[in-house]
Amino acid sequence: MTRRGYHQYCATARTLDLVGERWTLLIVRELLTGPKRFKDLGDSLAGIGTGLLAERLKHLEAAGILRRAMLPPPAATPVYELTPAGQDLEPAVLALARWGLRHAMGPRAERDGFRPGWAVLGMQAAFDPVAAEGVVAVYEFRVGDAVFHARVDGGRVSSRMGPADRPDAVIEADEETFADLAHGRQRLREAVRAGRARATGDRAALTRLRSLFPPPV
Amino acid sequence: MTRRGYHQYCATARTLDLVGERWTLLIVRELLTGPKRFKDLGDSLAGIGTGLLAERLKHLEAAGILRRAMLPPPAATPVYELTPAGQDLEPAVLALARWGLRHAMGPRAERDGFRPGWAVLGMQAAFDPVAAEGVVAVYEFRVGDAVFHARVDGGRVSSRMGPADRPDAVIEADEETFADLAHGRQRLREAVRAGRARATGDRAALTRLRSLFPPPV
DNA sequence: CGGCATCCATTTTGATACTG
DNA sequence: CAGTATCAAAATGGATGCCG
Repeated sequence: MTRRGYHQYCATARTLDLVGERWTLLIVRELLTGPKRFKDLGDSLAGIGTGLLAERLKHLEAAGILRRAMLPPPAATPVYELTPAGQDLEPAVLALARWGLRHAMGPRAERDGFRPGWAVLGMQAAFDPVAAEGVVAVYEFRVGDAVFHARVDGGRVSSRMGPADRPDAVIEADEETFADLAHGRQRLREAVRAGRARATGDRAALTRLRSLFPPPV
Repeated sequence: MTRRGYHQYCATARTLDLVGERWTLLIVRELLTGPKRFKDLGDSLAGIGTGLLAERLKHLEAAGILRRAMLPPPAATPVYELTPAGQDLEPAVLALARWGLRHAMGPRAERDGFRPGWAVLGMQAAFDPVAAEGVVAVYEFRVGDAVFHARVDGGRVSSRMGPADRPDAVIEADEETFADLAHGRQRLREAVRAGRARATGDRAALTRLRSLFPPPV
C-alpha cells in the first residue's frame, strides 16, 4: 500500500515522485489558468475517470500543491486551486510545453481533444521575455465559449481564464483557427482577412503579438 | 498493444506522451551529463529491471530523443546518448529539479540512493545566469570515484561527466559532503575548514561559486 | 557486459455503476 | 455535480535464465 517512488536523493526524482504520475502534471496545467471544479477537470482530462481524479487531487492537496476551496456564495461550489508551491510548477510545465511546441506538435489527430486554454498556455510557453522588455499589454482571447486573457508586463506574461479588465486588444476565433494562430501556423492578419478571426483594439498591440509570442523554430 | 496516450492537442500533453512515463525522464537526466552504457543506466536507476529499461530506451530512440552509439575502439562498447532533440529536454528537466530543490529536498532517507551526477545537475538547476554574466570559469568536482566538470561561459553552464581540460578550480569531497554543498546546506569554506572537502585553484573562482549557484530560497 | 524472454505477484489505470 | 465503490485490463518489479 506504499506509494511507488524512486527513492533517489535527487531533486528531479523527488519532484517526479510528487507530480510524475500519469495525469498529475495535466491537472496542474489545468489549474495554471485558474481554479476549476471537479467536473470541469474531468471534462478537460478525457479518460481519467472520477476515481483516479479524486485520488490525484487528494494527493496533490496532501503535497501542498493545490487546495480545495469554496467559491463564495451564491455559487458555493467547491473548486481546486493551486497553492503558491503549485504555481511554482509553472516554469516546469511551460518548459515541457516548449519542448512539445518544437518537437511534438504535428497535425492534430481526430482523436485529439482540444481546449482553448491549452493553446493559451502554449502561447505562454512561446513567450519571449526579451521582446517583452518594457512592454505592457493586455490581450483577451475569445474562442467559442471560452474567454481567456494574457497580461504582459515587466518582461513576463500570465494568462488566466475569464475576460480581461480593460484589454488593449481582443482576438476572436473558432477553435481550429485559434490553434493555428497559437502554434504559428497562420498569421493573425491573414486569418482576419480570410474571415476566420476578428481582431479589435490597439493596432500596435496586435502587431506586437507575433514578436511577443514567436512561433517555435 | 497500442501505447497509452492522452490524445490531447496540447504541447504539454504531447510531451508527456513521449517522456511522461515512469523512468523516462530519469533516463534523460542520466544522459544529460554524457553518454552511458546499459549497465550504468541500470545501476543508477535502481529498481528498473533490464526489461523495462530496454523497452524505454527503444522507445526513446524511436522518438528521436536518444541514439545508440558505439564507442570508438578499443572500447567498442555500445552507449546511449542524447540527440539534439533530447538535449532540448534539459531546460524541462532542470525546471523540475529547480522545483524539487525548493519544495522537495528534505533530508536524505536511508533508502535513498545518491549519485554525484545528480547533485551536479542540481547545481545546474540552481545556476543564476544573471550572476554569471561575463564570467568564464571551469570547475572540476571529484566525489568518490566520480569526476565531473562544469563550464560557465556566456551566462550559461553545462556540466558533464569526466575531468575538465584546464579547470580554474577543483573541488573534492565525499558524497555526503558534496550533497550538502550542492544543496546549500554547507558552505564550501566551512567544509574545507572542517576537513570534509578540499578546494584548490583560483581563489576568486571558488568564492564566486556561491553566487553562481545560489542555494534555493 | 548487453540485452531479450518469461513467469508471476503487485500496482495502477480505466470504465462504469452508484449514493448524497 | 461531487465523489465513492467496484472490477477488469494494463503496467510495473523482481527473479531468473539464456545467448552472443
